[in-house]
Amino acid sequence: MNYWLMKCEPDVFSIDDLARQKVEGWYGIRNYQARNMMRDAMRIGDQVFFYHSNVKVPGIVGLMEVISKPYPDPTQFDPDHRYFDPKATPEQPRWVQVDVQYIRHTRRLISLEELKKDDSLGELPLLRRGNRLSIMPVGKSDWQRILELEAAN
DNA sequence: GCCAACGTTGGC
DNA sequence: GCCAACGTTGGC
Repeated sequence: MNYWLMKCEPDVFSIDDLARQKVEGWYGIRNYQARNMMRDAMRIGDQVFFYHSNVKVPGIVGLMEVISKPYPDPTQFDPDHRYFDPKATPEQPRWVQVDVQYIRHTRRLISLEELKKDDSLGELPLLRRGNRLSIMPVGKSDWQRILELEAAN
């Protein structure tokens, strides 16, 4: 099983929205690196941290699980959608998405600042300089460490 | 709202 | 295929 962190701006879609819906197709990924990870490495059952970005206190707010294989992101075919990609066709789709299911909120916000302060998380891609990917892998030991942080306060 | 750090685009 | 210009992300 793999572990991931996926970012979303809560103004667009928040952990509360996911809790209400239970399941959401994670559409709108338009970065090749993020797509390739989703397409090539994500598996049903993988565990994911839900991360709120572009807010006053960014950080991890919940847990979710991948419940589908990657499949074509329908918004790439919709000319009226902001994620429309004129170069994508149903025959040759360019972008994929997966479905994720709500597991739970974290007990509290685990802020980016707190993650940065933890010495053992130095290799976490989220904390590497200039990493703006919206989907990032999380090592198993980092995953466990972050859950310890959650419980510690 | 600023701006660093990217990724993408397109002219050549 | 290079690279300057441009757009975007996202923390601050």
